[in-house]
Amino acid sequence: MPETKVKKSDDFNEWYNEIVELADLCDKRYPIKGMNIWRPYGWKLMNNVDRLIRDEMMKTNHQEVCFPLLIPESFFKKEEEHIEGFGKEVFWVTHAGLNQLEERWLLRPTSETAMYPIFSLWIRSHTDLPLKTFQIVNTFRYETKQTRAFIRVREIHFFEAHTCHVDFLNAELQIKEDKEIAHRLLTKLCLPYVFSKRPEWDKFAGAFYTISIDVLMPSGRTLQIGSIHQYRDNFSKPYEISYETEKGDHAFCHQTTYGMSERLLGALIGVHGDNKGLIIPPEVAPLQVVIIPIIFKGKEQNVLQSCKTLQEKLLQAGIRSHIDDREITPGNKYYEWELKGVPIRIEIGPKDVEKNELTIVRRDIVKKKSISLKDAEKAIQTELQSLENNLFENAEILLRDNMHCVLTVEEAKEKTGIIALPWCGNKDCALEIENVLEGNTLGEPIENAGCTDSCPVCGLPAKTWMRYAKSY
RNA sequence: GGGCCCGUGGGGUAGCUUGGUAUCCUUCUAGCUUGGGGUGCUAGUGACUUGAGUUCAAAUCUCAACGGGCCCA
Repeated sequence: MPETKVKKSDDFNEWYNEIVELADLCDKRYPIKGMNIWRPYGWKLMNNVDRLIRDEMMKTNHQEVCFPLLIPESFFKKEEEHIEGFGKEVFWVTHAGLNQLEERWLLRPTSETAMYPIFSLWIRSHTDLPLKTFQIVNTFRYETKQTRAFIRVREIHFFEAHTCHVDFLNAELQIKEDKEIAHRLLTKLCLPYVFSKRPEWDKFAGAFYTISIDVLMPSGRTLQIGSIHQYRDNFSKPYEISYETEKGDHAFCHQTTYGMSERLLGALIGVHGDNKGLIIPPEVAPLQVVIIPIIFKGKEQNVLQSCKTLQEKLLQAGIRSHIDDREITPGNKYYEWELKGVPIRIEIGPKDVEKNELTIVRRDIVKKKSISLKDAEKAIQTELQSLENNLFENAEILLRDNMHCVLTVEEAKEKTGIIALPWCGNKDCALEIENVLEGNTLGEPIENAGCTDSCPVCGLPAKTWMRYAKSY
């Protein structure tokens, strides 16, 4: 059975590079580093992920907005840590038409500095709060390192939620809601994940604290697919986002943000794919079912009619399907749709028509099965569901088998994936372990973080666990 | 941030050492054939990343830019 040239288990990175282009997700030939073209199939997939995100935002009373791409330098400069964090990776607009601009503009690397001066105008009173907004836009970061489709890019397809609250506690409640959103979303994408609270020196520029959402890729590296930030009043002070309280005095807002990107696709591809191509979770699959007519000369009409009948039934059941009636041999079509990760393939040939049956093949397991045409949509629903369960279970095994809690550096060196070690809270000790393990700190667990053991570097009592991993 | 390798039709490649005619596979187009896992045949389209230099002559040698990949911090 033909497969990708590079095997997923042999060289994950090469396999990934091969698959993203072969499966028509993107075209990497655009001549600017880190700026790839979304091809129709990939863009549909991304849109389906965005749709899930939008649904979650609607359910939780966030309002969609869309701020301008360009930010005046003076807006950007108001929060110092933030500039320091992003300063080296912004694209600048210095000219317009034939003139040099009096004030430079920058392409948003993220939208805090575009939004917050305006939030300051929008928010006057405690009755304006909470303000819960989000947008899905492109952001720009001048990456100097190696770029990789969907994983490290310069033009980022970015979801960002920005919220403002009356106080710290209300902002904390937002973060609780954000975690629930992540859970629901990532379950639909069949992606098990871990939340980690980033160490002080590694949090988002300007944040009070940062929670990262990481997925483990089969290469053993983690991929950060989202982050949730508690800003406290770190931004509301420089941007003067204040409100009048019930008592009539003035207070600064407490803010949070929540960000995710096309890295979600990177995770989907990497975690679920195999040597035949992608396997896309049904919730976001551009096509959930592909119907392949098996055409013999003289018997086309019956077969095609049967395909159309089925498609009509699927449409009514809310299942996205497509009849592939191109004049090429069926085998070609099988390979192509397997590469593209369509969850279910239906074959309808003269034999099936005769028996009022159809042949069904699931993408994640190889077997062909006959089912009766009569209640096909129910059987297909069931198969979609078990494929989804199967994807999630496999991904969960991958994560579980590669998460380790150990007490000494020696034990840690033996392990791959995400490794937790006791931590005393001292930065130097964590950096020492980063060095030895050739990985990075992910952060501490956000639940059950207590640790009664001692720091493997300095020997002092540990305050918490610290997770380390090689990451993308 | 530092080091190394690479750039030839849409994709994958040969040619580069020793400068002169660009190879093969695949894809694509047209036609016939075939059709339940890449059908076969015939014909055809299509390439040396860009710029500068060396030279009678550059895919080939030199330098740079852009792009791609790998390794170390």
